[in-house]
Amino acid sequence: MANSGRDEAFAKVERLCKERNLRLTPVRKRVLEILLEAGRALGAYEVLESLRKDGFGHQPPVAYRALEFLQENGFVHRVEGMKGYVACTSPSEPHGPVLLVCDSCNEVKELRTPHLEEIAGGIGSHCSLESAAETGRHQAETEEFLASAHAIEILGCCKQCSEANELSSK
Amino acid sequence: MANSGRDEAFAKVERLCKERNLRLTPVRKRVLEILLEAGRALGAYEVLESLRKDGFGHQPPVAYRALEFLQENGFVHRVEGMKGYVACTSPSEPHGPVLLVCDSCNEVKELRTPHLEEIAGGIGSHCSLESAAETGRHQAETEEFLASAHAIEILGCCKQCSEANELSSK
DNA sequence: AGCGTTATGTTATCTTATAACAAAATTGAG
DNA sequence: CTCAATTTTGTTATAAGATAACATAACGCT
Repeated sequence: MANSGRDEAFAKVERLCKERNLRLTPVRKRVLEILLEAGRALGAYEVLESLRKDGFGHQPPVAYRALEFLQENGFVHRVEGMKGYVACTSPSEPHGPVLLVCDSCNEVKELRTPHLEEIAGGIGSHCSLESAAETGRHQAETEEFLASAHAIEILGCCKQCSEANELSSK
Repeated sequence: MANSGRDEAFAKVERLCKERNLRLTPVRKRVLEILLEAGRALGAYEVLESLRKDGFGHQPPVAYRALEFLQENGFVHRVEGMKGYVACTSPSEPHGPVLLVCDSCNEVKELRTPHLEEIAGGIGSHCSLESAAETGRHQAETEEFLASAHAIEILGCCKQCSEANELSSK
């Protein structure tokens, strides 16, 4: 397939917006397209620059507002470590992402729920953490924390870059 | 205890620096103290303001450089979601943190390794992820990613705030 | 058609972070 | 100890990211 699921993701967002009575306006739609087309994390000002070329407003709030809408609804994730924004590859419910960020090529890959559970165990939407007794002086206490969201970013090296590095250092 | 382990954490950092031949210079030392005293995440410019009062340079790079040093060595963590910096409560090796960030009082609590493993399963310093076969169209692929660091932030509500909210809404 | 609400456009400003270079302090070799 | 190399600090200037506030336009309902 030529576009790695872009069209599917886009169509799904359109469908979800209809279902939920969310207004996927032209700017919002275009911002999502821009991120899906890029296939990587973009800065807000990069998005803005594309918007400008398409004849939309070219002031920061235009981009930030659309990004905020898309984020709130789980269609886009913020990549904190890159100060960027990336389209969600499997939009459904609003959700905290688990992102694999490649140091070397900057590609961002989102892990989906099945992965999440496999890797992160109980970090779900709603976890109440209780620590086992610990040995340290100040550690014998119980953490109780009602989680509502999360941002998990794992930095490292993607397969392609690992292979490229092996070749070049051989 | 009056200071929640501040002094211990500070002493430990001093010891670790000696062991590793790291130069814990006056600015760096003071920045660590400032964060330990605050007991919460501070912005770089808040740190800078404190430095200024202590007679250190009052230009952003002074704070940013000290923070960078402390971060690189695992003594301070960045809280992405708050654009802030928090002292590590159990400094040892450089490590990616697992932070519980309270929406309501902004307190940040760091989970330590035993917790981490309990909660996050295999998210360690070096994990090679292999996905089980998945059902979705584009999912039947193997993720291979050599992780070198991570940033995990869990947003929610801490025990104190939960209790306070219950009381006030009763 | 008209009213209330939601979204967009625009100006201005704020906050966060870094580049670049000079001066001072520290380290290690001789 | 002294000097050169390195590292750290101080400073100026500016880049990059984000938001407040308000006017205008579009939408969606009755």
